[in-house]
Amino acid sequence: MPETSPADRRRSSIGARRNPDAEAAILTAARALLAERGYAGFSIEEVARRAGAGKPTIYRWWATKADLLIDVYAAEKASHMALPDTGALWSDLLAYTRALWGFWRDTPSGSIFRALIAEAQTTDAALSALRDKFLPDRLRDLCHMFERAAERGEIPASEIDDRVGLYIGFNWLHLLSDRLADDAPAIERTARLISGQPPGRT
Amino acid sequence: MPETSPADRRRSSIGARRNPDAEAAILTAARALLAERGYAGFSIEEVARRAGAGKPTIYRWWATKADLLIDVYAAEKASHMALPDTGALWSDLLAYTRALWGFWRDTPSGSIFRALIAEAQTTDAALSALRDKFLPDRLRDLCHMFERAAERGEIPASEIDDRVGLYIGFNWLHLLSDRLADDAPAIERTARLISGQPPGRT
Amino acid sequence: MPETSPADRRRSSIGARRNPDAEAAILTAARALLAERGYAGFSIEEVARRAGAGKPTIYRWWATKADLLIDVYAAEKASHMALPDTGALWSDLLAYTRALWGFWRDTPSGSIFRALIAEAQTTDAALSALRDKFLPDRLRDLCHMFERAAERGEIPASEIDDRVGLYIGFNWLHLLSDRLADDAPAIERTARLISGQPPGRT
Amino acid sequence: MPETSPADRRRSSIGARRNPDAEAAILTAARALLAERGYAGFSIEEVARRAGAGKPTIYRWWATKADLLIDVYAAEKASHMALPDTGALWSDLLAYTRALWGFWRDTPSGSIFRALIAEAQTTDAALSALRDKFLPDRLRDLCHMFERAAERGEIPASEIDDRVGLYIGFNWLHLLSDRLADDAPAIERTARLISGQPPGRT
DNA sequence: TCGTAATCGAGACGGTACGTCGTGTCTTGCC
DNA sequence: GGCAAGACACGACGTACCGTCTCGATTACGA
Repeated sequence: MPETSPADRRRSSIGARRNPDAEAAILTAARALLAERGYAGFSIEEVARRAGAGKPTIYRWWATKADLLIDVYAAEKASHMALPDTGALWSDLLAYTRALWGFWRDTPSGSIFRALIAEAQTTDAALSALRDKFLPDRLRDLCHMFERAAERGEIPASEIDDRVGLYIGFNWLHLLSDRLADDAPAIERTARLISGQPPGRT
Repeated sequence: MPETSPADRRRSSIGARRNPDAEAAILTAARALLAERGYAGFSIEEVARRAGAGKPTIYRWWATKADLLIDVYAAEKASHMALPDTGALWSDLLAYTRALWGFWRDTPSGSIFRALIAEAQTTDAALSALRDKFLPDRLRDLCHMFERAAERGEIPASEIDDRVGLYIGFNWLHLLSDRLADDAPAIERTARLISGQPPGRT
Repeated sequence: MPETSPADRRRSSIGARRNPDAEAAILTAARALLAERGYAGFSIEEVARRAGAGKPTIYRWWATKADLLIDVYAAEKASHMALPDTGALWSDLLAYTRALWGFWRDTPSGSIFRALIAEAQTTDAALSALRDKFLPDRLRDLCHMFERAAERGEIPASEIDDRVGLYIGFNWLHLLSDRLADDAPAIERTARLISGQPPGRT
Repeated sequence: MPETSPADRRRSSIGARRNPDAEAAILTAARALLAERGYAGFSIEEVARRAGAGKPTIYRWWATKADLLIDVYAAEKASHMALPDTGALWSDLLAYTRALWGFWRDTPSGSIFRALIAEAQTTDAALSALRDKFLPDRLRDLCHMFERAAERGEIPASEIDDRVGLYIGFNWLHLLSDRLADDAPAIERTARLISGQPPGRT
C-alpha cells in the first residue's frame, strides 16, 4: 500500500494560469532570504530552492531580479507603513522618517531596498524599473504629505517636488551608507530644513 | 642587438616589491572597463585580462573590489573637480552641481561611483569603506563651501552638516536613479532650497 | 449563417474519442521537425507547438518518444520502399541498398531512424520497441529477398538469418556514422560478400 | 587551532597546467556513472558532482560529451581487449567477438559505446568525432587481423576493408539492439560468413 | 433530452541539465 | 618575494524540455 508521504505536498499547476500559491511561496522565500543573508546571498537559485519552485516559474513572472524585489518590497511596505498626518510638515517628516528608518532597520525591507538599488546599477532593466516604476510610486506617496503642507501655507506649492526629492535623497543616503541609527536630533534638524520650519518652534 | 619582439611586452617582477607599472596598468584597465561596460561588466577577471595582469596580483594589492573602485575613483576625481567660490552658497551649489553631474555623465566617474555604492550593498568591507573612508572625505570637501557661507552669514554654522547631507543625498539620488540630465531650473531650485536662498534674488 | 472566422481554425475535441486530425497533425509536425532539425532539435514540446496540439494529447497517445518515432517512420517507409526482385540476390542487394541509402539521405527517414536508435540507448521502453517490434519487422521484410535466393540455390537456407543480420548491420553502421554517400563500388563489393557472389560475374 | 578537517581533501590547482588528478577523477566518475545509470543518467553535471570537480574543468578539457566518452572508452578498451591470433581468421573472429561481447556486457564499456553512438546522433561534433576519430581507430585495430588472414591467403586483400566493415556493423547491430547474449552457434556462423570459411571445417 | 465522460488546446507547475561566467585560491616558473 | 599565467572547486546565471497537472470548451453517447 503506497502510503502518502507526509512530506509529499508538492505544489502543482492549477491549469493554464498563474498559481497564487506559487507566487506567495516565492515572495515569502525571497523576503526570508534577504532578511537572512542580504543582497549578497540573494539569488534566484536559492529563492527557487526555498520556495520549492522551479527557476522557470520565477523567470516566467518576474523578468528581472528587480521586478521580484519590487514586488517583495511593495508587499512589505503596504503592510507596515502609513503616512502620518500631524498637522505640520516638519512633525510629519519627523514621524515618518523615524518610522521609515525603523522599518528599514527592523524588517527585511532595508535589505530589500538596498538590493533593489544595487541591482539597478547592474542591469538596465532594473534601472528602468527603479526610475520609471518604483520611484514615481514613492514620489506620489510622499507628495500628499507635502501637498497638505502647501495647502496649509507652510511651503510654496512650486517647491513640492524639489522638497520631496531632497527628502528621498536624504533617506537613501542614510540607507545606502548604513547610517540608520535613530539619531533624533539630526533627524529633527533635517526635517526642519526640508519643511522650511525655523528651529525652536513646536 | 636586442631584437624587439613585437608581442614581447610581458611585464615582469621588479623584485620583492610592488611594481608601479602593474598598478598603473590595473587602474587604467579598471577605469576603461567601467567606462565601456559599467558595473555590470566590471569583473576582476576582465580587469586582469585587459591589464595583462595575473588575478593574484590584483587580489594582493586590493583586498576587495571596493578598494579597487575607491582607488580608481580617487585618481579620477582629483584630476577633475575643483570647488567653486562664487561668493554665494547657492551659486556655488549651482556651479558645483552642474560640474559634478557633467563629470559623472561625461567621464567614467559616474559609473565608478555607482559601482562603488552598489558594491557596498553586497560586501561589508565595501560598506565600511564607503561609510568610514569615502563619505567623510566627500563631506569634508563640501564642508568648506558651506563653512564659507556660514562665515558670510548665509546659513547658521549649526546647520552645515545637515545641509551638506541633504546636498549629497540629492546628488546620490539623481546618480543612482539615472537622472543626471542638466535640468538647470530644477538644479537651481534645489540649490536655493539647500542654501536657504529665497527665490528670485541673484 | 455560420461565419467563417479567418483565424478560427482551432482544432477541438470531437467527443470522447481520438481525433484523427490531431493525430495527423502531430505525425506531420514530428516528421517535419526531424527533417529540419534532426534528433537534436526533436522535442515533444516543439512537436506540440508546431502541431498546435497540447502536450497531454501527445503523451496520451504515444507513451514514449520512441513510440511516436516508430509511427512516423512506419508511415514514411510504407509509402516509399519496395523490395526489388531482379533474379539474383547480389543485384537485389545492390538495388535495395542504393534505394535505401537514397531514401535515408533524401527524406526525413534517415533522421527518423537515427533518432529511433539513439532514443533506444536512452529509454528502456524504446529499446524494447526497437528490439521486439521494429527489428523483427525489418528482418521479416528482408528475409523474403534472401529466401528467394535460397530457393534459387544461391545461398544455403540455414544462413538466411545470419546474412540478413550482416546486411542490416552494414546499413546501420553507415547510417549511424553518417556515411551514406552513394559509393557504388563499395556497395557492390559488400553486396557480393553478403550474397556470396564471387566477384566478376554478372 | 583550526584543525584540518579529515574530509578536507579539496583538489586544487597545481599551477597553470592540467591537473592529472582532476582528469583521473573525472574519467573515473564518468565510467562509474555510465556503469550505474547508463546513457540516460549520464550528465556532465553529475560527473562533476561525483568527481568533486567544477563543470568548467570538464568543459575545459573535453569540448563535447563525446570527447569525454571516447577517452573513457579508450582507457577501458586498452586495459581489457587484446586482438587474438589463432592462425585462422574465423577462429580469431569467434574469439574476439565473444571477448568483445563479454567486455560490453560485463563492464561499463557497452554502455559507454552505446552512449557514444547515441550522442553522435544528437550533436554534430560528436558525429564527427565518431566518424573521423573513433571509427578509424577501431578499423585500424581490426585490419591487422584481416591482413594476417589475407597474407595467409584466406581472403583477398582487396576485400579487407569491406569485411571489416561487415564485422563492425554486425557488432554494432547487436550492441544497439541489446542482443549481446553469448549465442555461440550464431556467432560462429557469422564468423564463418565474414571470414569466408565454409562451414564444417575446423 | 440531457447529463456524463472523454477529448481537445493551452499553458503553468516542480524539476534537471545545459553551457558560460565570475569568484577567490593555488601553484609554477621566470625575474 | 613579486610577477604573469592559468588551472582549480564552486556556484549562480538564464534557457530548454521533461512529464504531470488543471482548466474551460467541445462534442458523442447512454440513461
